[in-house]
Amino acid sequence: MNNRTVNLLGTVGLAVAGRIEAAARDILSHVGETPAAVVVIGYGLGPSNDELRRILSLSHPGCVRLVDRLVADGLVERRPGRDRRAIALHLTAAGQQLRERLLTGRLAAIRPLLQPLTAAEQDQLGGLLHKLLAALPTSDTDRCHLCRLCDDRVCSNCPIPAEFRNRAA
Amino acid sequence: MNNRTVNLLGTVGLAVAGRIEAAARDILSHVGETPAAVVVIGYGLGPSNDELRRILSLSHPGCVRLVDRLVADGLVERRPGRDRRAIALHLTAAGQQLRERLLTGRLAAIRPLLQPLTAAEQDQLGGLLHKLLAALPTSDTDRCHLCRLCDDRVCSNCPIPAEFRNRAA
DNA sequence: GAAATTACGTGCGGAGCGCACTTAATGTCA
DNA sequence: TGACATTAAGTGCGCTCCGCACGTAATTTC
Repeated sequence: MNNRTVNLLGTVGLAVAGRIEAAARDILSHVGETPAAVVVIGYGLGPSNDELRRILSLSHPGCVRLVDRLVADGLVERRPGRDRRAIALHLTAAGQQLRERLLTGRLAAIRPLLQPLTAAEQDQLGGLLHKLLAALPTSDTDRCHLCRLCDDRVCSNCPIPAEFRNRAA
Repeated sequence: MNNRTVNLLGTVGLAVAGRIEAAARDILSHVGETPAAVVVIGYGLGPSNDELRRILSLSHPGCVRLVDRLVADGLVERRPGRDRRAIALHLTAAGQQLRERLLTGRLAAIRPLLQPLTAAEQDQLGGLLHKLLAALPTSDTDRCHLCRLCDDRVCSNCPIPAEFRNRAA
């Protein structure tokens, strides 16, 4: 394997992640897994705290505090869950609006990176990335983790079919 | 532009950055810009605190504390700089060993992602990433920031020629 | 019906970082 | 030459995000 290609992928990955984080900070003024939580809760399946923390790969207390912040911001509400222990997390109207802005902001932050490529090259890159991703995760939770910031509406033929999100359809 | 490709790039970027961070955490038990600081200082040019903070895109106090941590760990030493205000940062022997492990660990963390692609496809991807990166940053500091974790020994024909690192040669 | 499990939440502390500020050295200019 | 601005390092303080240890309530198991 060519280490140079490995290194280039690392550099691009760092650039992409940096732009995603900067975009989220501008919109939400929270970082870490907070924007991902908004996106995941926004699928509308009413995840419990525990389901959410597994997708975000956080500790349980960390996830509770994250939800506390979102509730304090008026973006999320805790509703009764499937039994009297569990809760069901749902976005408020403000949360759904913010989710829209997060998703479009993320795409807008990444898009300029592709600008130097021709349309054909972009398609080529898309094909390679698709193949790369399709071979990746194993469990449903892993897949959800990987796609925790994805805009699934623009991702036709998603290489990472996740049951959690499929249930939303 | 195809939003699907944009989204795929975002997903891969997140996966790559996550693996890089996990690898650094395993090796250094520090996160944030700390591993990048080790790599940058390791070019051996004796950067000042201020030069380092610009490359890492940190506040000045944040950078001072970061260096404090590295000094406390015995990885970095503060030497007299170009005048009696400035300092010159250098790695200790332990710091250089750790830098080696960081660089190889980063490549090892990213490499498996390319495994599903054939050799030809990997070359193709490398070419596209090269073109993408070549069009990117403007200032020398921006370039250094982008390449702050790069292993420049494996990056022949680097698309981001940075004066700072070139001075090391 | 007692014990294990599941699920949410809290007390506490640590890592990493920024803002406002201080101190020391150097440059600038009347 | 001397006053003032600039550059550079460091400190006090507080913030955000997160994990560990723990407590509590509901549910399952046997």
